[in-house]
Amino acid sequence: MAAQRGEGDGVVTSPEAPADVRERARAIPEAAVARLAVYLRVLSGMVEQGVTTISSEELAGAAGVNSAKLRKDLSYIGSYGTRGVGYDVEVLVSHIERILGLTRKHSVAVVGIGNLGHALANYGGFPSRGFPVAALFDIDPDLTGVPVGGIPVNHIDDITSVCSEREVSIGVIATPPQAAQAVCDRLVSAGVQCILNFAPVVLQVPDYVEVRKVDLAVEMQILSFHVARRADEAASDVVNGIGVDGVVIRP
Amino acid sequence: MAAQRGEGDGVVTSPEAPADVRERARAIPEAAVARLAVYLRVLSGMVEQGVTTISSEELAGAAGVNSAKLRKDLSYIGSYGTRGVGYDVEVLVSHIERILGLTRKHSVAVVGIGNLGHALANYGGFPSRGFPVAALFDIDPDLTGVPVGGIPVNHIDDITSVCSEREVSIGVIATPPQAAQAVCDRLVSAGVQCILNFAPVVLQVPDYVEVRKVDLAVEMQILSFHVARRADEAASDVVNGIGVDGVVIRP
DNA sequence: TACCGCTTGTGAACGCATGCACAAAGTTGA
DNA sequence: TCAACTTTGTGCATGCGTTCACAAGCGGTA
Repeated sequence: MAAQRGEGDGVVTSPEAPADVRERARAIPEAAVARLAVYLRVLSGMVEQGVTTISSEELAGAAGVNSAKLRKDLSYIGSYGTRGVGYDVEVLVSHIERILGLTRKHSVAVVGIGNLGHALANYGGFPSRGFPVAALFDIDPDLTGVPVGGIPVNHIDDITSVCSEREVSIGVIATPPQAAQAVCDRLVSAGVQCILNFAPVVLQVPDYVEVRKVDLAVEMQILSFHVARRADEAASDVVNGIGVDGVVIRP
Repeated sequence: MAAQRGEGDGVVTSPEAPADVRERARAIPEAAVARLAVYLRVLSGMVEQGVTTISSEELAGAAGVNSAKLRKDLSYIGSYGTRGVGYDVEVLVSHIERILGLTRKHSVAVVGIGNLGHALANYGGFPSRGFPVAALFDIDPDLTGVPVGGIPVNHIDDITSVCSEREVSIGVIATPPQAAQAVCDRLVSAGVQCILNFAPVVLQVPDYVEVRKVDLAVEMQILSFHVARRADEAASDVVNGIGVDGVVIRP
């Protein structure tokens, strides 16, 4: 069993190193993959605005990163820029889409049709970006057959058959924490290899399954930490003779 | 203007280094802070189960991390373990809560009462963990006054007065992307210094504001990348004489 | 064609986070 | 009291990611 990949982890590089497609893909750091997705969104906006060419400086600004980092990220997927000019927006879009595997549709199953599950099922951002919601599951028999966001809810017991039949490649867990591990196990045995987990639980999965987690409580607590740190700073700054607005009180 | 802190970024260390509380707090890597929140949740579960003492090995297992990393993370907040025994669960809980600033309540305002906003307003996990939802905002006048999750929705134009009056310390943006930057600007001018952004936009904020982003599209695309990588691997493995299940076909 | 200015792509250095391995320290049992 | 065992806390090495800085390359211009 392997714990899921958390934030900031790098891609695990294999010991052997054959120079082929696999290595090209493996060589991209996880952090860079996340940023590529951001670049892609910015670039899509550019296309709509009719922009045909963009420099690393501009794109970096719009994506909120350093331009050197941007260029390095793009270099992981090959050299598609023109020196002295910049990048062709459409070319870049198609290359990033290819690398991120967006040339293929990835069917999504949402498990747990509570508040969050409802929101996810109705979320228009998924289908429009190549992630059609293909199935919904809940343990409540009263929900079975009820359409949510246009898709009828299935009972969780049918997860294996429905998932393999509809070729679900990504499972989204939006259940209460107690149920999450069991749901995860079922998804895995249904052949789902990628899981997005909203439940505040550390899922145990086999090595070959990729888990990403979105943990609202953790996010809030990180922000809370920064609030506290800021309060500490302000307090010690005042003690040290610096006012709360950064003005030195006793120089 | 500073771009928001993305995943995996470290804490920015200040040039000067006075040995006081501030440095203690600053010295904790961002990644460690995120893990502390996870440890805290696991420990809370332990408390409910009546566990009084836990070793780094056990806690690390439950949190899905390496035990050395766990001990290092805990060492950032001080040495509260007993060699040969482990950690006192309750002591650890209270110390982590103190470091994360959870001894104080942090009022939350949710802006954008669509599907996601509804889900967030009704999400029980917030209040129970010290993050009471103190205000809801939307631009739709028809929603104004309508209670969602027990709290009446305010019009977005009242954001400044309501936020300062109710001492909101964390703003949650759950609006469509087009509105996000404007909402963010209003939150900032209302004095909110921590923002959790669900809109798929890179927010521009002053340096002193802390932004965390939760981007479902990016998460999905990262998973998509792994699906694609896996497909590539399988393909090249078959070419290289390794079957899809890892069995060597032509040794 | 030759030059000039601009932008990419990348080698190299730096810094942070991770994981190992062990000394220090505390507990248990005789 | 002492020895054996357990577990923490941490110095150190390793590896990854970020950033700098600059050579290479391309388009425009005379």
